Amino acid sequence: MKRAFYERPVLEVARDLIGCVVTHEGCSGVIVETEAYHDSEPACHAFVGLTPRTQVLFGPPGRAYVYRSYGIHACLNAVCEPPGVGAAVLIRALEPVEGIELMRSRRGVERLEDLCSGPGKLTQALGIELVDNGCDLARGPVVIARKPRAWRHAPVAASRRIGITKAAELEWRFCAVDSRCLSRPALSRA
DNA sequence: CATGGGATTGACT
DNA sequence: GTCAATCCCATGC
Repeated sequence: MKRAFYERPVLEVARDLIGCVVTHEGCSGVIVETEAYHDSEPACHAFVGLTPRTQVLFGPPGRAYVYRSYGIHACLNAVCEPPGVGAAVLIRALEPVEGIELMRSRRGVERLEDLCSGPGKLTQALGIELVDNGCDLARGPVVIARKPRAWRHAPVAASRRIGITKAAELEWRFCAVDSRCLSRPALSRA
């Protein structure tokens, strides 16, 4: 997808990414859950300003921001908004499409719904690591492409973001409501 | 240079 | 429901 897609308000991009396809080295899946982060709110890594870690977040849109979570997992984000604004969309869950056997062996589980139903799970299933930080999502190695027709009008619900303590009241999480591959149900109670 | 805190997951009570 | 694993990096001395 072109840079202009990402050079927009991060909430719009987060909603529009539902249904798009992530591919890495032969494994792919449809995005069914996202969260938006923006440097104006304290849950965003870019809230602290420009540092070596947040450099990619403040750079050109359409790049991957990959960070290590809890020392164990890698999490994949798409950088949004114009350069100078620190904003990104966290990819939280996929419905597996290609490379499913490789995903099973990487994950060590069988069920389709367990392969990519969480931000740490999907990076493990697709083999995405910290070396992919900063890569161009239009060129790879991690690529995000347009929605298949079947996903053009999939219903999307907004709810509160998961696993954060700051700015927890914002409903900046977006889910494909009919998907069975979400990290948690589409409607978290509030 | 030492410290502390996670945008998580899986195992266990 | 609780909890530990494990590492990057921001912060403070």
